[in-house]
Amino acid sequence: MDQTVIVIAGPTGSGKSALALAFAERHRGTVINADAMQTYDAFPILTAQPTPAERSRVPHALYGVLPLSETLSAARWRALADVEIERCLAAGRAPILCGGSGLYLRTLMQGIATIPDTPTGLREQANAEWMSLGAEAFRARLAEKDPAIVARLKPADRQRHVRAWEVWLATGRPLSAWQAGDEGEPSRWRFATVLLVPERGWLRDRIEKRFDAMLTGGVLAEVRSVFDRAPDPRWPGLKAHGAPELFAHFRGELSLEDARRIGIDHTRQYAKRQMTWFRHQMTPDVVVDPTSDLGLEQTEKLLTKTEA
RNA sequence: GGAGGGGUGGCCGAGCGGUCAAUGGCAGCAGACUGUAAAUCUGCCGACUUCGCGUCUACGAAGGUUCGAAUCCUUCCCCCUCCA
Repeated sequence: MDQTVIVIAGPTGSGKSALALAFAERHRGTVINADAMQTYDAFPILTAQPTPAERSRVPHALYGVLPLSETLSAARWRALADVEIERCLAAGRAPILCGGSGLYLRTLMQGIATIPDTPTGLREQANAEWMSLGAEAFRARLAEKDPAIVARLKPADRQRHVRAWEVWLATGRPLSAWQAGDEGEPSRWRFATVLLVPERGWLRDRIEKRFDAMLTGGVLAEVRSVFDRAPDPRWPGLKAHGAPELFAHFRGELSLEDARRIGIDHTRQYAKRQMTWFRHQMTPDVVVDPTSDLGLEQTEKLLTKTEA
């Protein structure tokens, strides 16, 4: 039985979903989401999740399955993805991972240090302390417990300092100690990775057009309904590009044109960060330039090569 | 016509005689990345450059004061508010 998992990665708007869908149709596949924001349920349009029409063509998994109030993580996603891949293979379908969250993909393929879950509320507390103590004092306090991690972190990196402190509090063991020598469990599956690397100008144009299409396709109502529920601003799922800007617009702080402009800019900046990640942190089996072609042929060639 | 306020690097916006090529933010470029990752963070960001605390051009325009001005004075050109 073949257990190769196809992975389609690339920056937002590069055409991952289209490739995954086309490939899945031809190979009896299931598309499994590998994008953090797309696994939340609040913004199907804003996060460019596959449409109902697309989902009806081929099975899709892990899209919009998590309530906005929850917090996803690399390890948690890996567990979810493992289950889906398993289920997919058991059903005789080809698992096709599709997404742009590089850390998640790497965690699935190569593993991550095994660290116990931390109680909810700890992070919130640590964040509050970072604010009240100030970066300097917070960092000094962490240095007493975990000097190794402090030496690695940039002084202003709130998020990583908070995580390190949270782990120390929850486990009584330094994060650096948990990480040392533990790369985690490598995956039991074999992966065939396809990386979409589009030309900048082309991508920029697509991102802008996609945002405009969302605007006329109902995002305003979608985001507004979430806005009206006054969600906790700390929920990670609220960070979906466009949501903070549109929220600001609903509050009367930004014109719609400005919200659009800024949302597009942020999406483009994110695409750049993704490209940097993939370029330096991942070695794909095949690189596809989606500017000229969907990449279907190269992906199929890759699969036959992997199976041989 | 009269009274004020203002014109600063791609944009916004500090500076108000020297330590200013000029705080800061945005945008841009490059980069980092082991559990919030559509996150978080770092560097560069006038031109030239052997990339050096080097040279040049710069704070609406033109003059002037001064050892020295983005910062003071004069005139001019724009913009905004208010009174007519």
